Amino acid sequence: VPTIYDIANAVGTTAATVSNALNGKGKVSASKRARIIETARKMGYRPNLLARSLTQQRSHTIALVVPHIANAFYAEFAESVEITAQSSGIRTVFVNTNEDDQFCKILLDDLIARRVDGILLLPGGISVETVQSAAMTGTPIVCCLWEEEENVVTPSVGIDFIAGGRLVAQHFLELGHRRVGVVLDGKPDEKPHHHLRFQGFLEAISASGICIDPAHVQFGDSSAESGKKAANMLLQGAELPTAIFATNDLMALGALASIWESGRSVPGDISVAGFDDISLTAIAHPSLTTVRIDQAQLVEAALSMLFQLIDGKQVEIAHPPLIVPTFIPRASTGPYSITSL
Amino acid sequence: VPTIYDIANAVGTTAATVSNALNGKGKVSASKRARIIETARKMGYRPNLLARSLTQQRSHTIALVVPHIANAFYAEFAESVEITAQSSGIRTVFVNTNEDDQFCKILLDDLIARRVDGILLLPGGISVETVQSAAMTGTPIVCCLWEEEENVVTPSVGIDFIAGGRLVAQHFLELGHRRVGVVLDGKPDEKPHHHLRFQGFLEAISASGICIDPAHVQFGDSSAESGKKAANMLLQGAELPTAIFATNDLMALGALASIWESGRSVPGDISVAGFDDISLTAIAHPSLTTVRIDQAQLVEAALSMLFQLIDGKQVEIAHPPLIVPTFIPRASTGPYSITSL
DNA sequence: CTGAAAGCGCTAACAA
DNA sequence: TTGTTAGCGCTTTCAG
Repeated sequence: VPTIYDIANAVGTTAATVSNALNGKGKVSASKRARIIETARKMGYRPNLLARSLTQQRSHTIALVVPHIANAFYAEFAESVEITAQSSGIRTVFVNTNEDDQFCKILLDDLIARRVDGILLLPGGISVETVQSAAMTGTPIVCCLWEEEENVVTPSVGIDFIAGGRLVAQHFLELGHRRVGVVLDGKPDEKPHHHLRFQGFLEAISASGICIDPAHVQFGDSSAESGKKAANMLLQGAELPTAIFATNDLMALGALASIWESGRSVPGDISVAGFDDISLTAIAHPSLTTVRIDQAQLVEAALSMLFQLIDGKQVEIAHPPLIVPTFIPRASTGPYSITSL
Repeated sequence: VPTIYDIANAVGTTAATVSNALNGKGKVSASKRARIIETARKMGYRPNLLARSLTQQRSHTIALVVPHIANAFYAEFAESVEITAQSSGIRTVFVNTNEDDQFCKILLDDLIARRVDGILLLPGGISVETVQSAAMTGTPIVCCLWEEEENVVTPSVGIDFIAGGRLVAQHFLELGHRRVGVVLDGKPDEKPHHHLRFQGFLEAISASGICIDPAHVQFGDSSAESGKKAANMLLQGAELPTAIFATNDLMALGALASIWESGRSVPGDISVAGFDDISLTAIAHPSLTTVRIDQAQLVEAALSMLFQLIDGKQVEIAHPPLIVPTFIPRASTGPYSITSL
């Protein structure tokens, strides 16, 4: 692989001039520049970004860390980040933690060692210590969509999950449902991952004097499959819920499948609502009522925050901006009907 | 950010020794090593991988290039690559081309400029020239799952798509279907992206003397949404197909939704089969008959080929290994019944 | 306008 | 065992 020195030799000049010519910096006579560019092309020259980044102390690359790229929500988020960053001339690399805190630590260390300019960190099995130790290196980190308030160790941006949960509850209540079930990302006896969505939902439901049967809260891991399993559990009992809130769309899709397979209908027998508004809702039958997270707006906010940090500006940590989600009523929810089992 | 020089100063030694101590190379007295490691920790030392990669001429990183990370198939593939590579001590970064050849070219140049050790390239809107110009730099590139035979410019590994398509056709024929439809990734009047799957299917169907009504071939772009639209078209005509082959699972899921919405049932009225066996088939109702691509095996083969190239070994280009897909009959296909519309 | 020189942080011989 | 030296490929002053 030829270097600028090789080009310099070929043209009969020096590396500095080649560098200037190739980057359009400094003053290089038009004729010399032309010759340099031409021979660079002819020799198949490829700049070495490692070297450039080393001197410039800037890699023009950010990393997006997600727990599970196979989850449609994160994948869509990733595409959105890629596109937005690209338009600012920044490259994006995606890495996947598999929800493994150990691995995430290694990954973050690695990204920092590679001197990415900044990191966008989505939650999922990452401990606060891991984030903290990464943040201490001075590499700009923005946490996005964290649902645990301990996230305040770095600048962050999120959405108002509580409001989102509340919107679903209000919708259910307006439709006359009184026996509601939840498919929740989390584990029994632990703080659920989606605890804010749940909290908002629960508060609004409770406020109207309704209790949720503990058996009507089943747990999943945000995957469609887990949602289906959880919904299966929900359909076991004697008194079935007449409306189910799944804390993300993927689980809601699983719940739909489960309900259809049990021979019941949606929303005739049971209403279902999700959260996120991923594009896969396109294949839901019936179309899925959900809470929409405005990805574009979110990504925009997160990246502009990250870029600010990269530019050395301070960003307020204490009160992260919260984007307000919007409720999207569709066909999977309907009024409580007496025929519901 | 401290460097090994800072550590060397603090400990009262030299950079080389610090490097040796930190990397467990060379001979460093136990006591000195301990002191070095300790102060490195205390000073919050982070190695600079840019510098290391620059000297070593090796970044220990490979890149996976996919057209559309939001497509579940690619996302699952990506996770699989990440895990497999990780177990060999190799970092993986994902990048997304958005099926844009121009952008892909930029991306490949960038990865090469960053001196990734190798590139795994999945097809999708990438021109042969782009691949070729990237391959000429000498950066090891393995193409995986290309369905266009012009791909022979680099070593590659794929699956036997033709056999896969044939399996679906045979299944349909055994079930007695004679009016079959296809939801195909591609555009009218162009060679379809999934043309091998289609070819295998078509050959087997034709061999039994059956013709496919041109109106019974509709096009999509591999997304669930497009599958739904295409299926909608298929349901317009007077004579409906009694079985539909969607050339990937996502489109098959879309087709399912479309059929249910039209008030018909699967497989009672219409059978549906997909291709890939992505995990989202878990939410299909009924469970989706499909052709399984053994991701683990495929990724294994692709990576071992890539690693070989990285180690400087030659790899045969002419006859890429073809992994044989397996047919997975499930509940979305059933015998032709007279009641079918 | 052009070139010489220094340096980014680290590693890899080779001497001491 | 330790230190010296010389790069890796590129950018960036700063003289000429």
